[in-house]
Amino acid sequence: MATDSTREKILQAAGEQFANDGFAQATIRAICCKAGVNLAAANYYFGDKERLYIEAVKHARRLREKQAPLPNWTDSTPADQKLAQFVLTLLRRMLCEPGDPWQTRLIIREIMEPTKACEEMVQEAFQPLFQVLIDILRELMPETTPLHTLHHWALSVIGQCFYYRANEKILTMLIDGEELRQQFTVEKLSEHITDVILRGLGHLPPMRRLHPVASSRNTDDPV
Amino acid sequence: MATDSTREKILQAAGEQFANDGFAQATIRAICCKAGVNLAAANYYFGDKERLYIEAVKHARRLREKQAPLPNWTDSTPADQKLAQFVLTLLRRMLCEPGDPWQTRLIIREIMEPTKACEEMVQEAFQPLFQVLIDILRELMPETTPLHTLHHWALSVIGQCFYYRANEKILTMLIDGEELRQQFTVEKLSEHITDVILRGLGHLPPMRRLHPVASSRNTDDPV
DNA sequence: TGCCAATGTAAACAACTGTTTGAAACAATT
DNA sequence: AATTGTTTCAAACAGTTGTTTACATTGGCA
Repeated sequence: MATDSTREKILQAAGEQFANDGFAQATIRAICCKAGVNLAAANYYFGDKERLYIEAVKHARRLREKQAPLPNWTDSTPADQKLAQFVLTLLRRMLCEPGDPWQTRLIIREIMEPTKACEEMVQEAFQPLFQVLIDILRELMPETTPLHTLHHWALSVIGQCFYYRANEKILTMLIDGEELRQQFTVEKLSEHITDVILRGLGHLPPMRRLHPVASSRNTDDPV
Repeated sequence: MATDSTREKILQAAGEQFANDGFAQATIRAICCKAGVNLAAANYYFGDKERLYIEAVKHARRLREKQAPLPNWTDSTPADQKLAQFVLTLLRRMLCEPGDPWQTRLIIREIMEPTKACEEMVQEAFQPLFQVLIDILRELMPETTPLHTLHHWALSVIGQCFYYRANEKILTMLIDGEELRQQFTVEKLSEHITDVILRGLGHLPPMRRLHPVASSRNTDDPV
């Protein structure tokens, strides 16, 4: 349809604007101006600002999943390889490679400050993704591992991935710009995060030979 | 002074309101109403909305540091114990125990969407805290460890702590409420995070006996 | 061509916002 | 008691916002 053109233009502009300014501070005027359409067009196509926002979030999430999809694994794919690729994919989505940076920024905004758009996002995307991660970890841990321990480790994975994007601006204030560019690429970060988890689970040799044990913590049953 | 009373009331109300609604959506009218003072009082004491916001953020951060301080360590305190207490303190501050939940919510908002208030926060609080963590990790890792590797591990620590508060509402949608209450306490979370890091660094035995090595990743120099 | 529904436009509306104002109330000092 | 500086208050101001309206334009179809 010819209508798709302006609808799409609004959706794109709204995504960028909402991502940059948030729901409240992004104005329909600015969105329509950026989209190059009339002020009333947004309300004409989407009813009101809230529904426009919800559609923009959905749009961003679908783009993200399409642009950084999970690989197709076979039954024989080793679990540690699946973990590595899962982390890499998660980081790609977070850091928007490939893709426009506004997409993840909008999604993260919605994570931090959930609105009506959040519920759909969790059920359609996060819930299944979380389950995939749990299944991978189950392969890497003893069969008797309780569910909440799997959850703890899953959140350790996601937490580390999430952090680099969420605190982007803080990082640039804590760490030298040149180091950030060279050592905080998607590939290096995903390798580090995978290492932390696999080492912790005993699937890789520890970073250093086991300490002459200055350990003051009790080392009984880890679970 | 008698004036401190209304000033304090505004600061408290502003903190809660900004934490809940964000800078743009929180109105001076709502703040003054909650504080039980006249509308013009906020501008009288703080000049304008932005300066009020900055003061509220400062106020929240100072409260947080006072309510959940780092312990005093001696030269003989083992590094792994310092790490455990560091993580516990960070989580306490994140999850606002003890304290009003709005304090951290306001700080996290500022982290995610930095304004003028952020720079002061990073320099006064985050930068020194980050350095403490780096120093602890340096004790736990080989002397030759490059700086960027220390940074990676430091962010692994902070990232895991950060996640539980930042994605609070998402977690309640992914994990059963009863499990959250029982297994995601500050104590259990800090123990888990400390374990992940110490195991990864080889300061604790791995969770399971070293796998019959289905590992498909190359395991050469970790750094 | 002539009609009609769909789409685009400019202007106006009503509500809400941060901020200012000028006078009143208060407290302390002279 | 008079004066001074500070604090409180209700009202108004000026600007912005989401939304609506009434009117133009378009484009396909009989």
